[in-house]
Amino acid sequence: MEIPSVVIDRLPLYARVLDNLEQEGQTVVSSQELGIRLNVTPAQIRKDLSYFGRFGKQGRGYNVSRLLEELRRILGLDHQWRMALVGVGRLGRAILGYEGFMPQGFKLVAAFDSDEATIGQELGEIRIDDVANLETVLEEQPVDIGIVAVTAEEAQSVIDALVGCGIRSILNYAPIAAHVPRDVQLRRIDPVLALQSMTYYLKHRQKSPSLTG
Amino acid sequence: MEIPSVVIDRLPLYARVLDNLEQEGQTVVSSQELGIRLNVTPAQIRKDLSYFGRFGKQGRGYNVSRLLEELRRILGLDHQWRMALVGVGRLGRAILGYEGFMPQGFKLVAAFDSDEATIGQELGEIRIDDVANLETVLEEQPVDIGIVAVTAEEAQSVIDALVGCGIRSILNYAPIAAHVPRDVQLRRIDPVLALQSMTYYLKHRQKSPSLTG
DNA sequence: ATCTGTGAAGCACTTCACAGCG
DNA sequence: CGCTGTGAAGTGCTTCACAGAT
Repeated sequence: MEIPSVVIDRLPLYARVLDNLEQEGQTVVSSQELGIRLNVTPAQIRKDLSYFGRFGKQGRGYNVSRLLEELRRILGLDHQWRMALVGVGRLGRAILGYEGFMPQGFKLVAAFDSDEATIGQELGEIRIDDVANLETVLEEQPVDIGIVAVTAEEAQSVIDALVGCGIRSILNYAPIAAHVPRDVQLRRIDPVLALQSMTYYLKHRQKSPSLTG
Repeated sequence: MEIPSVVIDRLPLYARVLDNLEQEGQTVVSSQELGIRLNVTPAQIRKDLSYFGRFGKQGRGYNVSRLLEELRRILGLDHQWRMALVGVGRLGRAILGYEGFMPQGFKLVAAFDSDEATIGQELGEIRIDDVANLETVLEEQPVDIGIVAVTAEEAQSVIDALVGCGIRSILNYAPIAAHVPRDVQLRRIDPVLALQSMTYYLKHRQKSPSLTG
């Protein structure tokens, strides 16, 4: 069965709240309570989870630790994933520097830049390589996920290079609509688009769609 | 007529490509060509634009400058919008430091932090205020948009304070599902969720299983 | 000949509502 | 009872397909 991608996108959200609940010492939770915490309807949570199995107990709810573990397994968060950063300028350093960014299970194993002065610098335990050597370096040291933090102009060719290396998941911070093959996951982080669509509602005073932040 | 929020979300994307086209000197564009550049179907582009008027010429396409101007007007990008940043730690500085972030028409006019050492520092032409004074400062100097770059723990109370000041658009970088009234726009920038959902596809569509973990 | 604008059809996601179990 | 799991109904977005304009 093909699971809707919107469902997959919500699973990390559920996992995060379950993590919070576990740390608060709560052992059982209902879809209603999860829904309140996440601004999601209880029916949607139950439906989403039902794609993967029957994790709840009727009359009681879900065991927090059990459900969290299941979600981590489903999402592959019980693996270690290797990432490469391309573009170690201001933006790239900011992404890494923000300590909350690198979650459990994700590890940076390579970094690339095109700037002479940047190449050769150390980034934690990693040496910054010339982006021209991207293919050869990633052949030796394969990665699962590429993070693109170069300029809009360079982004598409960097993404092409990553795809050429067999990478099938890319997180793109460059403000372009990049092209990738169907089997490659591409997510865009683009705060400017968010700002520019919010102004519509500021101008038009329209009722907002129900959103969760 | 109530315009679907997914449509509003795509308009800045269209505007960006039209901006590129204008700079390339192209004067006319078809929905087909826009669609190719954006990975969107031509029908969707035409449908989206039809919510707002009839901007094209049959047999020719759209005038690039004209359509760009219309979209800017619709989105309110012909206004000047004032923003406040709450949280001037690593993340907050990174957001501002990345020069591509602050687009035309958006201006930072206030910044807040809770850290003694940070309060009083200059940020461009702005003095960083104590977040405890948020209400009073924003009463004197009202803003349209709030940018939240504080920790997960502080985020909800900061968002409540912003909402209390009458702010109706918030860009939230903290990894929480915040609660706001229906008439407040809240957008979340959460790269970790993006990473954690991509791993699902890595795990489930991978040809050879990952050896790590 | 080409490309827009748009009702209608199609598709996908969400919500309902209730059987069933603890 | 309370709460899950789930077919069915409902809703909303996307795509089709073609009349109409240049």
